[in-house]
Amino acid sequence: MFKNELATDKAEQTRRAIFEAALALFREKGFDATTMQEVAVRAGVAKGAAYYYFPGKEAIIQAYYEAVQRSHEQMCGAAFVTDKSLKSRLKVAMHSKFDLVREDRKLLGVVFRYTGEPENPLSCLGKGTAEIRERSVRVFEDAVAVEPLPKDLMRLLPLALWALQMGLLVMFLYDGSKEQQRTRKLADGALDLTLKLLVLVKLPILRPVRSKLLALLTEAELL
Amino acid sequence: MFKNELATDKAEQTRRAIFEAALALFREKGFDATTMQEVAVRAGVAKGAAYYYFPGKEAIIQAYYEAVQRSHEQMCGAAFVTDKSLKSRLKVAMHSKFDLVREDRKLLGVVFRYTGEPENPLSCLGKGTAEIRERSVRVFEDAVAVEPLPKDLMRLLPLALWALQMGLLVMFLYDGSKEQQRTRKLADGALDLTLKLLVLVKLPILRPVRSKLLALLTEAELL
DNA sequence: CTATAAATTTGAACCGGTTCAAAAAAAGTT
DNA sequence: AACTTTTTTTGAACCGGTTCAAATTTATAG
Repeated sequence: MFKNELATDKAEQTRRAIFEAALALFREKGFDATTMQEVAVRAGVAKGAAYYYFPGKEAIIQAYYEAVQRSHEQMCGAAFVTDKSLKSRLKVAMHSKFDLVREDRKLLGVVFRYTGEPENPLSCLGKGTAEIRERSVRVFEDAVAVEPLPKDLMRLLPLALWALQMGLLVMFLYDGSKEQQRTRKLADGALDLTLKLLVLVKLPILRPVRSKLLALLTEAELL
Repeated sequence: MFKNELATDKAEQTRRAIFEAALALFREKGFDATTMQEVAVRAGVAKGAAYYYFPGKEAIIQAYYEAVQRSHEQMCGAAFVTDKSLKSRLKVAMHSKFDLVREDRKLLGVVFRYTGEPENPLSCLGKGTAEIRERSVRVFEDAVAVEPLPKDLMRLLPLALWALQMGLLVMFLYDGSKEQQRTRKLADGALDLTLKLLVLVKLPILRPVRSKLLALLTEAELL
């Protein structure tokens, strides 16, 4: 993804200039309405230069999302040091991501553009994004780590929470309510419900359902 | 979406030629690798002609998906006449859609391309696709109609099943197992589990969870 | 059968993402 | 410093989706 290796100061500066120019323009006019020409001009480089640093226009969005993820990890990491309540940690994990992308709903949708195309390196579910996806899941692993749980649930829960977050992020993009209150409330409600289920799931009546579910997901290689 | 109105025989024939040429090429070489030029040539028309019938390249995929949906409705409609078992009806609804798109996994992914972009008329969650989405949900409404259920569940269940189908369709695209057995089994398992939950959900212990969930989704305007 | 209007078809031109060979700049070598 | 190699930058050219004004065909009216 990155041209991380062997980047001199100057090169890194150019990369930054292109990245920031692109981001600013994407925010102003939207992704599709922004041309690479404009990006280059604002960054003060030639049109082709951007392609030395990014494999394509969408790759800039990918880089943006990686930056968001990095911030998310830092925010959650910091919060988790002091906050030891499971519920509160989960809410921090969800809402801090919303906070980070709040102003960028126009951009963020592009992250999902190749969801249905497994071969595309930018597919948010594909091989090309495996690393960042693992990091996203890890945030929830860390969040849940305060709670003693059976091993199978320890594995299922973070993944389920990550999936919930992905779904809520899509809803966030569509949410026309003021400051996306609708999605925020749904997130809170979904987390409360999850915690309730976490208690219920220990009940004997639900024993077969639980083990069935786990077997199912394991067989489907989703776990 | 369609140029349904005022299509003469000949025009309809041209439209068909373009549609079929495009589909064949998409299947052979994939969506992105197929150029509109090639489509036009195979259809025996000028490049620009396609744009008289379809607003753009992706719109052809949209038309394809509408055809799939039409077939799906017919297949399910026919099956539901005789089949009155809820479980069996749900499996028909799921698997028949898989059957319909089995050979078209390369194309189908494009349907999801604008999932994250609410304004895009091709977004599979947006305004522009509301009608076809309603029809997709209606299939599950019909499937479930044999089961006497409280009104709130009658509303929730078909939507949940539609969402499940969307999720499974994405998985279907990624599924490298032979004939997508993995996804097929997960679908069966998920449906079995759903039916189990449908029984459990009447239990008093789950009363608060159930009403909480319904309230939540209603408030989020998802129901 | 004209004449007129509407629908269909064409192909050239536009636009913007992407490629690439060559130039320029920077780093490394002797 | 002079030369070589590598990194960075450039800009022209390519490619393919899309637009559109003009041409052609078809339908409708008189």
